[in-house]
Amino acid sequence: MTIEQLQTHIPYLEKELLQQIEQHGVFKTLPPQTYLLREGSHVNMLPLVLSGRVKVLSTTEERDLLLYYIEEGQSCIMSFAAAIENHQSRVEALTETETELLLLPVNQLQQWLNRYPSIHRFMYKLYNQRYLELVERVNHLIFWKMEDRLLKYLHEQARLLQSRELPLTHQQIAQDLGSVREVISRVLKKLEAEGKISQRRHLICLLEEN
Amino acid sequence: MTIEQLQTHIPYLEKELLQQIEQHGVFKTLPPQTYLLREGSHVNMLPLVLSGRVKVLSTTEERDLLLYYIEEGQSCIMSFAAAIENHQSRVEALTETETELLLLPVNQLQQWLNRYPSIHRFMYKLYNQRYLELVERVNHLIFWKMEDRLLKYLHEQARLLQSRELPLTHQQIAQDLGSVREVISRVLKKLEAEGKISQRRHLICLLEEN
DNA sequence: CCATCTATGTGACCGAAGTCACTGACAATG
DNA sequence: CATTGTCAGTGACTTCGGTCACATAGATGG
Repeated sequence: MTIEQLQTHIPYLEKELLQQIEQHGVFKTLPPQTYLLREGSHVNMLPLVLSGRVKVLSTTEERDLLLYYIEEGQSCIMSFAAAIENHQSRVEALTETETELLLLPVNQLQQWLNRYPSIHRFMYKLYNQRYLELVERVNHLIFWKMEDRLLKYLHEQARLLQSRELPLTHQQIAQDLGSVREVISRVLKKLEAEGKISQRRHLICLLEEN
Repeated sequence: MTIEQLQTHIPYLEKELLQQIEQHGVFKTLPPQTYLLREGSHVNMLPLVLSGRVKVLSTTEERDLLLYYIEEGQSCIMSFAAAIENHQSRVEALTETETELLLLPVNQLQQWLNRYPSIHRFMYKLYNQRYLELVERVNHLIFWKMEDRLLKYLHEQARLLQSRELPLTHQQIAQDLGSVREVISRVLKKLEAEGKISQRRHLICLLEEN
């Protein structure tokens, strides 16, 4: 079950590595809103998401900051970095949906890194994706207005949820965008007036493509 | 000459790899303000900075965006990504000072990646550093005022230049921070009034530690 | 059904930063 | 030295987004 899922998402993993993973990996299913990593904790398992979604936040002095979502077939670069550089976690990670995970023991991982090049391919790809996502975000923070950032956010949520009906509160959105509730309410009203969304308590519906 | 410098900065590289690098790497010295990579160009050499400094920009629709400086003993993650994923460059890179470079042929690099684990250690470390830098930047964009972002920028420049005297124009600073000249002028005046800096044409002096 | 809690709506206000228009200072060059 | 171009200073204005205060609506649970 688990290994087949993995192979689908990351087809280039060596057969032997897959066996190793099957042998040493720990399969786990977590309910929504469960922390799998807290700030400051030691990382001894690298998570690999088989199904579901994990949200990763950076906890700064100011406020929490959304970093990325770990989707099916992905892992967590911040956990990986903490693992191989052997420092504590700078981030927290929690499930957003029920999530099936494969947890890879870090000491095993260290050995695999020397034997199976495909892991590097996997991690580089992921690092690069995450980096480019952040670059885009910086770009939008500098050049875009809240209305556009919000719209983009909603469409991204729609992609993640595979639905145009988004069960979000204004407060949550504000946190993810680094803004405040009143502003999000105001801008959502504007989008509603423009016919781009409709909303009711706990739910926002996207009315337009893209 | 070149290899000794390299060993100083990255002591954990395998002896054999160093020999390979010496054999296949191309040593090059570039004057300031020279492009070593343009957007859209194909990457067939991975640059390694031995001395000097290279500025890397993302060229978006809106405006250019400062990504990072490649310093002594560092390489370029965006070039690396383009090389191993075999796509064109999404960024441009140009020297800020006279710069000594070691250019590693990408086809050789591919082989080295399978033989010498130390390269991975090097690249992961760099990727992680760049990622954390961007996270910090997002944080500051969201939570900090221009005055504080500007001060931080000036101190970073002081570190890079090894001097409190920064030969910068307001226009350059504005570009790096994603703002406009007038705003930077205004805020610099304020900092000057507060006794934190002094300035004259083409030069800003930091008057305080940190 | 009433009390409470959470989510949302909204108006008034404020401050930060971007825009525009113009001025003046300085440097370089013929 | 006169012209030109770059750099910096500045006031007036606008806009966006954050803050505050308060209202209302819907859900929830005893």
